[in-house]
Formats: sequence, C-alpha cells, structure tokens
Amino acid sequence: MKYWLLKTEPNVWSWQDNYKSKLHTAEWDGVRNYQARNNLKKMKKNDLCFFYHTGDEKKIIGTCKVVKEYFLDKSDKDKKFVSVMIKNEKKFLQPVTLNSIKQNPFFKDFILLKQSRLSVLNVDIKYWKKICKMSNIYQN
DNA sequence: GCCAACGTTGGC
DNA sequence: GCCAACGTTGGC
Repeated sequence: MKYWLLKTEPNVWSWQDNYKSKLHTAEWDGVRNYQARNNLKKMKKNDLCFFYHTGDEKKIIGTCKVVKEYFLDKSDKDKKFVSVMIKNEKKFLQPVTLNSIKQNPFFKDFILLKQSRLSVLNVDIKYWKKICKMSNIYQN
C-alpha cells in the first residue's frame, strides 16, 4: 500500500466537486507533467491520497482512495497522459496547512516542500501518519 | 502581481 | 544534443 498527494486548484476542481460526484468518485484528469503521470501510473487500487488545495488555500483537505488504476486521459488528444479514479474518504476536521508543514522540521525532506510544482507525489508513510495526527481525524 | 523553479520548444 | 527563449506552476 502506498500513499500519495494530489494537488488541485480548488477553483478548477475541489474536494467539494469531487464529493458531489456520483458515489463521491471522479476522474483525476488533466495532468500534463511526466513525473506526475509516472506517479499516477504507480498508483494501485486502494492506495490512499491526500487531497490538497493550492492557490489561496494551500492546505490538505482530506483523504481519498484510488478506486480505479490508470487509464488514458480522454482530454489528452495525444494520448500520452493518464487519469485515475478517486473517491473521497475522510474530510479532515482540521485541514493541515502548507505553512504548518513548513514550520515543522520533521517535514524538511518532504517532497511537497522540495518540488513545489509537482502535482502528484508519493508520500512517505511517516509523513502520512504525522499529517493524519495533525488533522485530528485519527486517534493514534 | 511577482518571480523562482521547472518544463518545453525550436534554431543551430 | 545544446541551450536560449519562452511558458507554466504555485508559493509568496
């Protein structure tokens, strides 16, 4: 089981938009960066992802689950990029802000901070657990 | 709105 | 294949 982080500009596609979709499930499309695409291709069914809002928000809103592994992104005419299907899981009681992550030295090697332009990235389990604690969703 | 950090494109 | 010029992302 792997953990990921998916970035989106909430004006374009938000947590709420995804939640309003049938079965809270929607296609994660529009990725046009090869490194991000390669990460999409590594995602397995039931892997979990953080749902991150960029722009004015810059915070992790909640978690979602990969319910369908990668397939061709129909919005890409050149057929080079792929999508996955994701389903909303848990909305954080307390969204975890980029700022709070940056403040904590624990996260100094987190890819989120090192490659600010990468929109689909792997999350080490130690960061996953720590962020879940900060969100007040999970007890441990 | 600016700009750093990347990515991409196209001339050579 | 190099790299200058240009385009994009996303944090500030």
